[in-house]
Amino acid sequence: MPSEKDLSIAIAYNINDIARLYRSRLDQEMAPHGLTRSQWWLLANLQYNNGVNQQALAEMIEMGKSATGKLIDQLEEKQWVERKPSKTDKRAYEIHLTAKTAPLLKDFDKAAHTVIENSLAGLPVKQRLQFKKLLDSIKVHLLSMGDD
Amino acid sequence: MPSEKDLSIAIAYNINDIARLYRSRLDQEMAPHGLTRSQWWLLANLQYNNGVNQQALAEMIEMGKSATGKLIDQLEEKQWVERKPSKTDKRAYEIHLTAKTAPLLKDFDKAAHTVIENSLAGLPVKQRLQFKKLLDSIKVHLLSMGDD
DNA sequence: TGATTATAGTATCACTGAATACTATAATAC
DNA sequence: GTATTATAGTATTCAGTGATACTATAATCA
Repeated sequence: MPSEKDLSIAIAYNINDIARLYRSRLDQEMAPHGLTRSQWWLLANLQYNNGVNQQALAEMIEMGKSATGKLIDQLEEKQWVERKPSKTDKRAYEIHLTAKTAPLLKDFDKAAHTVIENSLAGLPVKQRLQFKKLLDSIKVHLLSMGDD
Repeated sequence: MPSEKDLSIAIAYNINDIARLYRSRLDQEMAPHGLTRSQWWLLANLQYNNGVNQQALAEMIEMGKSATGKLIDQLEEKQWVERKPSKTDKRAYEIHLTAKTAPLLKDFDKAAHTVIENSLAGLPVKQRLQFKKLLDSIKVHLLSMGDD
């Protein structure tokens, strides 16, 4: 970490570090399941959007189509997801979680909650709401600066 | 983005998004210079620690030694950095920025400042300090949860 | 309807970065 | 001082990802 010149720069460095540490802690928690980060990230996102097609899933997890397709190949091989042909579009597949995946996702949710809750360590709800509002605003500003 | 169950989870997602957006906006700003993200990140870090060896640099930018070595190969080819044999350790090189790199780093600093400042959009200093304190605390908690 | 353009997914290629093993040098222990 | 262990950097191999081109199907438009 560079010696920080400036308050706002320090804030951005911190946000970057925190995001990295969240990922790294979740990696550690999920390691026993033998999942890579991309794999658990796909499953965690699919959890809230079960049945979407590969394209939509690729956008959610911010990966290219072909990388997403290969990720799904791997997950399907381990029977964590299933491709079902779309009934309305012969080109497309719906990606579904399998029953086998439920305990794994339960663990993921638990681990995520633990890591995040520990990181916020007793911060009162009122301040969490304030914090969330500030983060929302930062995100909106960043989104308005570009197209992706 | 999954539909968020929980305030703390939403906060973590937001932090992750913001970090990604910072990277992405800086990518856009630096694109005209023909630098990859790894390259500008190495240079930006080296700026504050000019002359460190490859090992130390690798830790700073959180990459493996060999990947860092290759990155330095590329940057040396373009004459943005220079390897100088260490006078005290025949195994090691000191990595130095070249004079040619100064304008590029000036641009980087300017771009980073612009992106970050826009994202904070007129947030008063008092609240910035509060915000920074909260981020520091989150980071400390996360660091205390593991070893990396 | 037929022709054109857009979209879902796959195949192929090149590049990045991690892991490992290796060489040379340094630091430590005896 | 010699033997052992640790460290700096490189070479090699491999998995993951993006870019591109391709096929099949869908949507749009004349």
